[in-house]
Amino acid sequence: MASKELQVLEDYIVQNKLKITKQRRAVLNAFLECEKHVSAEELYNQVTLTDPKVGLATVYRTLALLTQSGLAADLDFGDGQKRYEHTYMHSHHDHMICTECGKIIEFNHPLIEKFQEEVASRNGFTITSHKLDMFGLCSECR
Amino acid sequence: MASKELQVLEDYIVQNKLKITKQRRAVLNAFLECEKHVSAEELYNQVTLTDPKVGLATVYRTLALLTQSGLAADLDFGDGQKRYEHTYMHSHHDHMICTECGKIIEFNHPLIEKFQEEVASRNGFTITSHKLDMFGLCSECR
DNA sequence: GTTGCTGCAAAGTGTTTGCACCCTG
DNA sequence: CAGGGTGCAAACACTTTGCAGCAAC
Repeated sequence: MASKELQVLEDYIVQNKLKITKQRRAVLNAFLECEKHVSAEELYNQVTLTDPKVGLATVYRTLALLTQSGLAADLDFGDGQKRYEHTYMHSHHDHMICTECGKIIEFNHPLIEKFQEEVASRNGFTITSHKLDMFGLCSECR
Repeated sequence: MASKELQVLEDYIVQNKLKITKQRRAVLNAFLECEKHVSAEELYNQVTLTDPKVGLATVYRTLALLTQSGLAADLDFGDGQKRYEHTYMHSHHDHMICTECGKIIEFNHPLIEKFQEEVASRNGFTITSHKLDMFGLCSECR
């Protein structure tokens, strides 16, 4: 089955005169199967389950491609490695990160967004992206 | 002159049976003179202007000390290196980061904080810290 | 067949650590 | 004078890059 995401990636690839390869498909598929916030290493482990010969460098290179084509976005929760999340057909959200168990709760609050815009325009600032991370303890770790 | 910050650092050092050294004083002083969001490297360059023999490792180690004693906090603007900001006698604030010129505007919006608390408690989440970074263009770069 | 892609290993980047010597308390 | 602190260099963790062969168009 050709997912919508594969379509997006191939469109991007064709438009930029790049090439569609099975490694790129494999990384994309693994990414789509992965849970929300994967690191490059985790994705690499996932990919090599089905395609053992794919290299870590290719995973990094393909993640860059996914980011450029709008399918993924990189996050930094301050643990020393970038994490990637799905962005295609996913609306913006922020994160609560449990510092005990690592659980991540996603949320979105329209009023927070609204006040962000307000404070930005008051400073003549044009927002292109933002991120709000709240660190603490989830209900189970409290 | 013995700044309040020096007092805080020395208190922390004494309480933890550590030792006050001229390197630690030098790093603290350089940190206090620095603008808001310094990287370890920048601070190292600053320190070595007056104390050429201080090593980069000592700067890192002292920054850890400053963080533990509550004088500094580390930030991550996603540029691949940690930055440190003053926290002593500074209230919490968030950041607008101009992706063009690197300018950082600090702000605080009580209502944003309030809604953060609200959304957290609704999820049974206890916030210990949070950060909100907005990326975009400042008034001069627009 | 041209040009981009891959895997590998090597190089980079920012940060941490091991160690012998030094200095504070 | 004991035990932590320092500078140096090596080690680290994660990511990027150079290159020769390979595959897509």
